Amino acid sequence: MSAIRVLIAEDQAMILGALAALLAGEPDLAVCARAVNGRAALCALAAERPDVLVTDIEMPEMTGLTLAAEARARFPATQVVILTTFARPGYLRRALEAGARGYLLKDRPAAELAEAVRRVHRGERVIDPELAAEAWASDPDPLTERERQILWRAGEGRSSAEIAAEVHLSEGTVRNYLSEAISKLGAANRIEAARIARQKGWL
Amino acid sequence: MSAIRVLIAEDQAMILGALAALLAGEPDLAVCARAVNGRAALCALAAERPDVLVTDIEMPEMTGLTLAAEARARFPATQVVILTTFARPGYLRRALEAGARGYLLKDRPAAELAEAVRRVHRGERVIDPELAAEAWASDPDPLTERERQILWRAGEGRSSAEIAAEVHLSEGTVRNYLSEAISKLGAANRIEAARIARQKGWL
DNA sequence: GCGCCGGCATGACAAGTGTCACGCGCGAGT
DNA sequence: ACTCGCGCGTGACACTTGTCATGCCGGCGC
Repeated sequence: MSAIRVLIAEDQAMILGALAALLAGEPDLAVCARAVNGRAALCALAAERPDVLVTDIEMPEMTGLTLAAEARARFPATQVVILTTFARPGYLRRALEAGARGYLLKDRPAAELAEAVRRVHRGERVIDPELAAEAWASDPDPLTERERQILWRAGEGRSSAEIAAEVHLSEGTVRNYLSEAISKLGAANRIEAARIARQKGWL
Repeated sequence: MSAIRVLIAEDQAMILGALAALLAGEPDLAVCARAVNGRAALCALAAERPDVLVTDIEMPEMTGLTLAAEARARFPATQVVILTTFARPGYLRRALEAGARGYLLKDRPAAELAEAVRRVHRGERVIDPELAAEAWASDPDPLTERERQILWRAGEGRSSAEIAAEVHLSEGTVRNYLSEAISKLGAANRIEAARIARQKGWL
């Protein structure tokens, strides 16, 4: 029985090295290549044809999501696991549409990475359970386009009057939209509302 | 010759595990404990008295910078290495003021971490060279400790009254500090002030 | 001792913010 | 034609925020 061959793509070199060291500790896994951006990862995919690709999302040159789609199209034998900081349902959805078989968060225990690689290689899907629940349960974005537009500006520190001028509304209306957004998000003020919306990926 | 004992603090569990695996590959280093936030790290410091503390900056409970200061004050035998994503001169300055002996970026090669630990343990300083150059050119942090403390909370969306209760000051005083911070940063309000300070690495 | 400065506080005022009730016009559904 | 919802606006009110002048007190230099 030969080891599962893994390619890791991650833009922070030290994290890349650390993840490689982590997987190197598993006897049934072998890190056959590393890449610090999406383009390098594609080259490595072509050269090595690994069993599993583990990739970050936010990388220069090419994001992990487009990399996943490319990998799916050109090297269907390679299964893709997304490994990211961001628990955003929007990212998960796009990852699955791109053909990724796994979606794992960087704040999960280290042991889950190796396990996810094994399970994906067996043909299973591995989705972070909390995120999966959240993705289906959470009502997708209670904000209207106007509210988003205005709340975003408020989060940057602009005053109601400035926002009103920017979006061509009256100041009172801007305050109404903000009030509405604040109550929808259960916040105490515009700042907290912006924080919550950002965190949920609605801004 | 016994191994250098290292404590790692990092809020993303998988990265924490990966870094530990990375250092575990070095025969002269031993990871004696791990912590996923500043408070846990302090406990581990007291219990283990490691030779070197490697810590992230942005963590829940207590940031790596305050952790570094605490470590310096209470466990001076432990040398501190900051390991972070952020190449912000303000962070570097505060890290050094807090008594850190090393400041390393996560996008440096993985091998530098072990090397930095060794050098810091020998009493040397290890500062990311690019960042060190930039740090001298940039303007210094204008904020006092109080202003930072209060502005940070304001940036989270808390009201003056809430902040006053948290830091045991009167509400008027909190407003005075915020006003001072706003004018120092050339901002129009607390939100913009927090944004500017964050971007410069002063929060 | 004295003056001086920094941290903290108070009070007052103007401006900005959050909420609510209400009104207008417009397109869609019946 | 009538109502309904929706996007937008107004005005009023209470509250929060930003600013400033002023003052207290403890530590420091001299």
